[in-house]
Parts: sequence; C-alpha cells; structure tokens
Amino acid sequence: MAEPGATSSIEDQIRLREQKAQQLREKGAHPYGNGVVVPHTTGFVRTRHSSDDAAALEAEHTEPYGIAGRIVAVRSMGKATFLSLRDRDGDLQVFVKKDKVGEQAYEILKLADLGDIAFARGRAMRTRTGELSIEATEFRLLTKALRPLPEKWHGLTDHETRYRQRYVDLAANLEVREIFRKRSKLIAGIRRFLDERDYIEVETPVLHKPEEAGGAAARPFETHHNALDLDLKLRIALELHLKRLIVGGLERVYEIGRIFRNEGIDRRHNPEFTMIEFYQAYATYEDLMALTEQLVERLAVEVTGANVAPFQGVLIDYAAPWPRVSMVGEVLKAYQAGELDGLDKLTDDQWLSKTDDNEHRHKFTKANSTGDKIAWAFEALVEPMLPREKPCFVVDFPLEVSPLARKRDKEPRLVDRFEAYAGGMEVANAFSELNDPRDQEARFRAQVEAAARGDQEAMPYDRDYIRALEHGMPPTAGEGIGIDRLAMLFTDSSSIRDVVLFPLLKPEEDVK
RNA sequence: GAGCCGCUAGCUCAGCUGGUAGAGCACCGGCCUUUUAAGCCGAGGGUCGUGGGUUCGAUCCCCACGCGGCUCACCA
Repeated sequence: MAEPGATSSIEDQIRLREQKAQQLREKGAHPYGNGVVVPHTTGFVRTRHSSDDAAALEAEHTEPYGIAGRIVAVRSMGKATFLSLRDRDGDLQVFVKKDKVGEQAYEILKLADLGDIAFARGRAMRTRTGELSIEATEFRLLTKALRPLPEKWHGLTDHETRYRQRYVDLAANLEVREIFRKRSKLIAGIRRFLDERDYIEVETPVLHKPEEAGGAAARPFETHHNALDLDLKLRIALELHLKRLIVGGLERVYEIGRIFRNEGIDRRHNPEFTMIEFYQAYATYEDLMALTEQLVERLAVEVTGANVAPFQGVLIDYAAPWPRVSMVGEVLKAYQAGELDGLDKLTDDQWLSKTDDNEHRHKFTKANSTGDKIAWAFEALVEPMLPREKPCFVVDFPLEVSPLARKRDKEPRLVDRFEAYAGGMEVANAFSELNDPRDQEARFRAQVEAAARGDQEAMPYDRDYIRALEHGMPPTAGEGIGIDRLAMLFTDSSSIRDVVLFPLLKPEEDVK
C-alpha cells in the first residue's frame, strides 16, 4: 500500500483505508466483524479507579477490563502506542505495548486509523503522568472507518456540516452528546412527573383529515393516502384528539408527540417539533399554573442540577412562584383606559399612537377585533418588557385569540388562559377548556369566517369534535409545552437546531 | 419572504493595491516501549461554492445563482 506519490485527497484517503480493510481481512481480522462482547464502559473503569494511584493499581493488579469505542487519538512511539477510545461514557486511554499484546495484534494496530472502532482488554494502570489507562493484553479492530475524523483540536465547527452530518458532530464533539442526554432526561422527567399524578400516556393520529387539522393557528403540511385516495394533513397540534379522550373518561391524558407546521425556519422554529400536551378533568387553568411551576422547577433541577440556570447570558431562576402579567391589564395601563369598554372605543390611530415600529404598525392591519388589537398591543408594547431573570405567566387573554378556551364567567370577553414565557420565548400555553358545544360551534364558525377573509392559519370546523362535546366533556384544563424550547433553556442553546438531532435543511447539491 | 455576513486541502483557518495558493492537524514514507494538541526528518494532497462578466491575467473586482449563519417577519 501507500506507494510513494500517493495523494491525500479525500478520495485517496478513502481508497487507502479500503486497502487497509483488505489487509485486515488477509490477516484474519474482519474489518466489519460482529459479536464482540464488551463487558465494561470507560465510565465504569474511570469511576472504579478514580482515587487509585499508580502504586495502588500496580499492587492490586486489577481484573482485565474490556472496553470498545471509537479511536479518537493515537500517539505511537514505535513499539508502544497510546490511543484514546471513546464510548458512550467518554474517553479512556489504552496503552498498547508490542510485547504485551503480541506481534499479530500490534500489526493490526498499525492498520488502525483515527475514527476506527476498536476493542481493548487489559488491567487498569496509571502512566507516568498519572493518566488512568488500560494496559492492553488484547487489541482488536472492530470496524474500519473509511473517512477521516475532523481535526482533533477544533473539532467540527461548521454549522452546516454539524447539522447535516450529525453523526460526525456527535462523534467529534463530546458536548453535543450532553445536550441530547439532557433532552432525554427532560422528556423522561416529564413522563415521571405526570405518571406520578395518575396521567396516562396516549398516542393519537399524526395523519389528520382536513377537518381535524386544528388545535392551533398554523398552516399544515399536506399529504395523501393512496389506497383511500384521501387528502390528509400532518397534525399541527395534539389538542382536539386528546380532549376527545377526556370525553371518553380517561380524565388525565398526555401525549408527547411530533407536530408539523408549514411555516418559516429560524432560531426558534423547526418545521417538525415536539410538544407535550396534557389534559386534566376537573382542573382549572389556575391548577395548571401551579402544576407548571412545579414541573418546570423540578425539570430544571433534574436536567441542569439546579433551579437556577444560565440562558444566553441571563441567570433564570425557575423557583416557584412565577410572576404574573395581565395581558389586558398591561394594555389598559398603556392606553390609560379604565376598563375593556375603553379599549373598544379606541380608534385605530389611537391604538397605533404608542409605537413607531413599522413592522408592528403593519401587523396591526391584520387585527380585526378588539381582542386581536389587545393581543397586538401586548406583543408590541409589553412582551419586550417581560421579566428576564424569571419565567412568568401571561394571563387575561381576549376571547378572539383563544378559540378553544372557556369564557370567563365574570367577563365573557376574556378567557381563563395563560402562556408561560422564559428566556424571551413562549414555552407553554394552557387554558380552562371550552366544553360548551354550542359555544364551540360559534367559535369554529368565527374561524371559518376568518379563513374566508384569507386567514391561512384559521382552524377548520371539526364536526366530530362538536359531536364529542355534545356527549359531555367534564370541566377540564389543558396545556401544551414546547419540548424543544425547554431543551434550549436547559442546555443554554441559542438555536432550536442545536437541540434537534436532524434539523430540516435544504438538500445538499452533491453528497461527497 | 427581506437585509447583512460567510463559502479556500478531509478538518480549523491565513491569503496584501488583481500576478493562477499557504499553515496547523489529518493522510503517506522513515525513526521512536509512559505519550497526551507526543516528538523529529521527509513527501504528497486544491476544479479557491457554481456560472457568467471585466481584465493581458481573477481566490481577490462586478453580476446572477446555490448552500449556510445572524437579524427581522410568521409562529410554539
């Protein structure tokens, strides 16, 4: 191999590694073997011997440990070689001496490259510099990698490559694994929390018939079922099916599920993302505020280790209770109106008088009701002022922007709803559910009218959902929490792409 | 969808007022039995994102396109 004049373009490097794989075969070492038994992890060895010094390990002459992983560093001194093996727990150094592993194994080691998967067995020892290592009596190459690993010092930093080739990102950058381990803990923590409270986890359809694709203000993805010749949409929310289950008497249900919204992509938005929605019969939105505070504070502790965690330069204190901000109240204050009637009387010029921002002023044209205008004013004037160092609840939402929420008895222009904000993002949305079928019909009709006016995010009229409500849904409160957003908060990630393993990107021109 | 920025070796990056490209790591050959960004010696490796234009000459200037990042808009 390696005839003089060999080049090292990527094609040449791959060819060379293929040749090495062939040489391994000739030496009886299958470059893609199978069935190896790996009794230990690097973490196991590290934990067990973290406090043993060189002399202690020498005296103990530990049992032989067998570990496997990717070769992420090689330092060869001729007849002895140090390598670092990386498994799911981290890295551990292996010290391979020719006279300890034997001629044959050492020949195989010489055919190993950075990136290959290898197995080593041997006792634990410490080197002269004190690094815990496996002194190999056995070395096997398990999988030949044909492509080189990124550079060891800087790792892989190019965002595009990191997202497109997440396998390389994960293999090269240890901190990336930590993010996804935290995400996993987060989801497990939510399950545990709700399971403790007698909820059951359910799964509802992802493929929605056109009239079912509601539950949120968003444009859906469209698809088609061939055998039924049926147009379908991917769900934009879990809400309406979960509430059907409340009608059926399950009383406490949740679903952690992927939902799809056919909208723009940016730091906070991926077209597919994960929400948890949960619904609890005989609860109110007040109950859910208390539940949310408890849940999120506990998750912060479980995932980050404390109920105070940094996010983008701000320390966020998740400890309950969280401050509450009244949407209507803040807007009343901003316009010095004493009560809702005062806002009804405002002219468009008066509404617009508080902001010079052209974007916000433009958005105002889409507001068709006082409720829309209140939500608009809140977003324009109050949202930027929400507390940064604590999550908060926004309460007192107008009816018009809440088509599935129950009217407030004392003020039917408002609904019993809250949104939780943290780190400048909306992370939860919850309300006491509308269970009056006739009121829900009227709300759906308003949505259909909005759609007729050109609102592409309006919900369809879901007749079966009305039929379900006609059977009687107990008084219920429900909530949705964006898992990706929580994952961003708890991993201090500025982009949703950093907490989604395979974020959607435009296709590559050529895969090379 | 808009604005700004980026795209040079497998990776991380240099590249001057325009003169056809460099480093470190990786790779290849040689030496090396306690290294750890191992070391020492030597050798290769590039359609400079793509396509046009200007120019005697373009990685560099201009235009278009592609992909990505950031900001904004829509939203969770």
